[in-house]
Amino acid sequence: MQAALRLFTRQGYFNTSIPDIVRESAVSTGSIYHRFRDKEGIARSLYDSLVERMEAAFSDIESRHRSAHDRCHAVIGLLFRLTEEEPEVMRFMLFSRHREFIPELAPVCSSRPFVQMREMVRAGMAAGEVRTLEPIVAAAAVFGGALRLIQLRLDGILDKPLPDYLEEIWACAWRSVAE
Amino acid sequence: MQAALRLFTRQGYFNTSIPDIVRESAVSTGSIYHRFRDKEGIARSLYDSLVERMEAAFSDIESRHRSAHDRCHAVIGLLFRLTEEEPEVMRFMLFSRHREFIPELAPVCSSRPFVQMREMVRAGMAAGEVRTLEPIVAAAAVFGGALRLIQLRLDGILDKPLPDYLEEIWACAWRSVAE
DNA sequence: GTCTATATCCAGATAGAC
DNA sequence: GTCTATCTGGATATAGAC
Repeated sequence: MQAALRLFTRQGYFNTSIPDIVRESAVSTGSIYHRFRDKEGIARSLYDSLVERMEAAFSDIESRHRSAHDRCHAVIGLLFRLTEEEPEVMRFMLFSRHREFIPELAPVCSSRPFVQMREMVRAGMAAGEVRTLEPIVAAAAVFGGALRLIQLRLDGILDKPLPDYLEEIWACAWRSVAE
Repeated sequence: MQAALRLFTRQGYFNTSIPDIVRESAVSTGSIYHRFRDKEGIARSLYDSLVERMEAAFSDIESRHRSAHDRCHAVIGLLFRLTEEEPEVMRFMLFSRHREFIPELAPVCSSRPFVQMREMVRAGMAAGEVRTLEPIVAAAAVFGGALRLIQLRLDGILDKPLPDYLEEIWACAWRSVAE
């Protein structure tokens, strides 16, 4: 799976053949097909395990912070650090067109972790921390800039590591919705 | 090219075969290969023509508005309208992994239209309209939320047309960077 | 320039020994 | 469970008539 993640994010799912994965992982075709039903199954396993990991990380943040302000800040900080430490994970989660190779999947944006992010903002609105706005708009305003920076970083447009930009983008994000 | 755009954005480039395009366009294999060197050539033509179109539209906006405030607002309005009127165009431009099928391409984020968007913000900073920030961060703050909404809309998460959200997301975007 | 018919290749997937 | 050897389908791309 590690090898598959590397190849899928470096070259794309469709440019990666089973023989490629065999080479990169030093595991045989037969073993791969024994463990996973098919090529799509490898991608599905990866997706599921990474979504689960994100979910857990966000739940942890929810339990450690109470305010929307602190929670959203922590989420962005986490995403920024993760992008630096495990860019493949981030690339696969945020910027792969999963539905092109896992047809039965719902859009990523409706996966649990994204719902959790929107829910943090909505709770902040209910608590009077965040201005009254269409909730989805408020969430886009809070996280949109940070997600954009992540994409720019993964595309090689930013040369400094993301955490260097954290406080500046966070100040923008919060100003945009703060009461 | 129209047929290819439809298929590429509906099913993805790699899930679209030449026979698919033959069916959808009612043009023969031979003619397709006569006009385009290969399958990748179809995608390249599409990409080039759409980038050119965006460039022209943004240049027009630059000539019709002077302030960063008005220019950026107009850009987002245009992108929102375009997403409703020609979702395939938007999907192809913003959310295809072009580099997976056109290897020699630079990342979209460094294409002319994106540079124009960042330049509008930078100019606003020089003019004192926009707070002093890392320019790339300011651009991400201005456009990040809107781009996020476009993605949500294309993924079917938003049920109202984007222009309905324009003024609200714009207010957020501008608050985040306004002097 | 457009078409049909066809060649070639290599991917995904399987069989079956160990 | 892991491996090697192999099958099969279908995709890209070409040939060559009209």
